[in-house]
Amino acid sequence: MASTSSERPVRVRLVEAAARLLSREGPQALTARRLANEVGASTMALYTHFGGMPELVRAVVDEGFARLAAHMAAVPRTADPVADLGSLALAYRANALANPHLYGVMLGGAPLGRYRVPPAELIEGRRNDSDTFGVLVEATKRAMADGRFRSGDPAVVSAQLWSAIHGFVMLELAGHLAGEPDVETVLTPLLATIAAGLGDDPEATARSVAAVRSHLRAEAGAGAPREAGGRAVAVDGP
Amino acid sequence: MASTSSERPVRVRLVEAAARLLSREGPQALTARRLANEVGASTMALYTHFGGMPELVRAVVDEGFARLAAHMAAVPRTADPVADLGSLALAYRANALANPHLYGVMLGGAPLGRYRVPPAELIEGRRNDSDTFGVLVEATKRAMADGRFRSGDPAVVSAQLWSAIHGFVMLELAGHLAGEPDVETVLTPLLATIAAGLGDDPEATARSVAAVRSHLRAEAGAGAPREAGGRAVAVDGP
DNA sequence: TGTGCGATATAACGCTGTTATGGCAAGCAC
DNA sequence: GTGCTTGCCATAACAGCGTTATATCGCACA
Repeated sequence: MASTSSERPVRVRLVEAAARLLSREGPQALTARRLANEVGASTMALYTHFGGMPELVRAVVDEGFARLAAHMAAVPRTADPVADLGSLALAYRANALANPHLYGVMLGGAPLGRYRVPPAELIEGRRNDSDTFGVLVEATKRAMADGRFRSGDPAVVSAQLWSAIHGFVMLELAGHLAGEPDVETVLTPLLATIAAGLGDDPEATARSVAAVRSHLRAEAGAGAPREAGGRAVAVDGP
Repeated sequence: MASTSSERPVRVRLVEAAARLLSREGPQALTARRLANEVGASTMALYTHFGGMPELVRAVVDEGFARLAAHMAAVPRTADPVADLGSLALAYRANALANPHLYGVMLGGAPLGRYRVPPAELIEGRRNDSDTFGVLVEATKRAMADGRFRSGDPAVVSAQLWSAIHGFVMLELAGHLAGEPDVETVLTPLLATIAAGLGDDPEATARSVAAVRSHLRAEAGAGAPREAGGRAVAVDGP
């Protein structure tokens, strides 16, 4: 009661507690009674402020999309659009690894409790803010304008890139790549393969991928990757 | 009791009912009481035969992997290994679309109820039978032996291909590609891009992709895709 | 003809999301 | 200041969930 008391409104404290529980203990910890205890209130608070568990999950997912978009928008744009695409892929992965449960609900189509976010709302949430997908499209456009990629529909090419990145991250999260290799043996070669297939000069691709790899190693060396560069998507609170 | 009575043992009837419920009504329909009603028994049957809900889910997942492997092993091997890889991708997708909930549990890392299959068991299940991933590796080896793909570690290249296919399917299932294009505008171009990036001659790639597309259209024209060619992964019963 | 043992039905426990009820405190009309 | 309305919250309840303890049934075997 008093331990968690602060001036922040109950509504945002509920969302924060939900994100924290989801991040630290997984979906099964996200119960109405647990949530109420966490913010020092009764379960009724959940229903007066949100209407029910589904709406609270929706709020957490929206928060997750906003943070993912912010994290990807924070990736610097260099003179090398192909390297930028690689950096975006790594940012995408870092977010997923920082909060796998939320990622599963946002982009993996996973239900949370007995509630599953409808696809239409997922897409709408994804298009808000600076739009995760839009950043990919923009970098793809630059790669085409620079003559790195063959001309084509940037949205279609971005969808291909997104499929590849997303698939790698999902397999990695599900553990299907364990024992077998990791980012440097699957993801970056995959990006190189796709870049080459899209028309990029092999030597230019090699330079871009090397740049991405050096960024990755620099971040990994600087500390825990999920902490470096801005908190990722986890809503862990201070 | 009499309506579902047959000589089949209760154990397999429980697994079948679970797969049917999961396929037709989704995860929230998969409850112990519902399952018991479905086979005309009490909930105790579940515990005497399986020990609990998690073990039953495990049995359904094993069944799903077996059917997926059988479905992919049924893809014919032609003289064109790149086209074969495309056909495998389409078979993979057809299975996922035929039973999206089961696919999410098997390969999407989605929890079922309050139970989530441990990654280690997923991988073990995947390696059984003819091993879904092994079929991919085998086709990749042939593509390398035929000079279509540059030489390299087939397992690593297969992991890249799997990531791409899996990512497309997950995004498609989650609805993130809706409005935007479909198999023919994202998946087959993605496979063509990767083949080209792996060293395949562009014209050879075009021929292989055209062959895959014609197969796809032939199947789509022959009837519902999920019915053509052997029941897919759904355990729908007669 | 017992006899033992596995499978099952019944009922309960603690948990879940949800809601009906009642009280409490703040804001506003007069 | 008094009375009323309105919104927020605590309490307690309800149906449903997975699970389990107990008792009963039925069948194989000595």
